[in-house]
Amino acid sequence: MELPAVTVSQSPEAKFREYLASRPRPQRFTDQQRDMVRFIFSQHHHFDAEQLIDDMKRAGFQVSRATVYRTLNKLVDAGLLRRLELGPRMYYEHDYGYPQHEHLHCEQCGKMIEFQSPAIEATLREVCRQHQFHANGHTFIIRGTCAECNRARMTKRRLDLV
Amino acid sequence: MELPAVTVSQSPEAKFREYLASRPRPQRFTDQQRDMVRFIFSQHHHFDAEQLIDDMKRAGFQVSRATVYRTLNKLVDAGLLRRLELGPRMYYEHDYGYPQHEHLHCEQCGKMIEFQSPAIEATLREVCRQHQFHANGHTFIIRGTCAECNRARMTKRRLDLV
DNA sequence: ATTCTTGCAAAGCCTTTGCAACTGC
DNA sequence: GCAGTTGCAAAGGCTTTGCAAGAAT
Repeated sequence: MELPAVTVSQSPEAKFREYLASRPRPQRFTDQQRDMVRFIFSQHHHFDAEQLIDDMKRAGFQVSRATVYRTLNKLVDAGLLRRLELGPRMYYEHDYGYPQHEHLHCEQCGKMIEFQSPAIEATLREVCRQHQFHANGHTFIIRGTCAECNRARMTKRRLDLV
Repeated sequence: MELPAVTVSQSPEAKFREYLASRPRPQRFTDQQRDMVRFIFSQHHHFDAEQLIDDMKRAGFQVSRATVYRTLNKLVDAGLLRRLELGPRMYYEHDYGYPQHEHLHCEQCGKMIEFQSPAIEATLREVCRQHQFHANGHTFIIRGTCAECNRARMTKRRLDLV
């Protein structure tokens, strides 16, 4: 369930370097950080820290848990990744080069379905205006069961009756 | 920022007893649970487990952390409380006798502002229909700075310039 | 050279859980 | 009296952090 990408002028890598350079005290761009940025933006996934570590190790990169956590925080801060609070752990998704959207989250299979909604964005602006609230961001997650899992359940229920 | 309550026929306590009695194996209604239900529904707050423990102890009730966590889970299950994922911990709010609503969360002062939006509910239904998704619940939280904190910041900024 | 990053293991934080004593029904 | 609840402390799961060694500018 992937939305069309947004055209951006810089590569994620370049954007991250820019962010690092612009810090009060310039920060360094290391090989491991470069590998992470490239790996993360070479696919479009919702992932958590542990998955990323496993996937990168499987792909032959050497990464340490601590550095992954530290770099993920920087990537969020740099505006490359967006954080999703989902149950006990954090999930991450592309922010840079990807449109604003909301989520349907299937509690059976874990699938994330993305959707865009001008109506929600309009409501958001209106509510903020009414309350003189300055929004930094928002989360809209609908929890439930996706079409596939629903079908599976139906089938199972039918079988149970036999 | 409190919305008008919804009229309900049972007290939260009665509703909880009913839930406990209707379990596959009936569960018991203890003094500590009764104190918790009464305490929680005697005020309208967004609270977390730790706050509840502190507040109840201060009010002279004897409660243990483990039991509070266990009872909060039951109350959510019973439909009395709704859970809000906000950063690293869980927050709770009234569900029973309280209308469906969304939240503005001030990151400066922690205040929760509640609002209702028919537009959002309509969008939710429409999106679910399109994706044949069966919704169990949703979370819509707008993060940012509330009017008060905004004013405070403005003032501070003005002072900084002097 | 200096300052930042890394990696390990340890600590932190919130929540759950094993178990023995206890209690509601 | 049986089955469920309590309370303690310990364990669990995820994330952060102190520190010494290493690397970037």
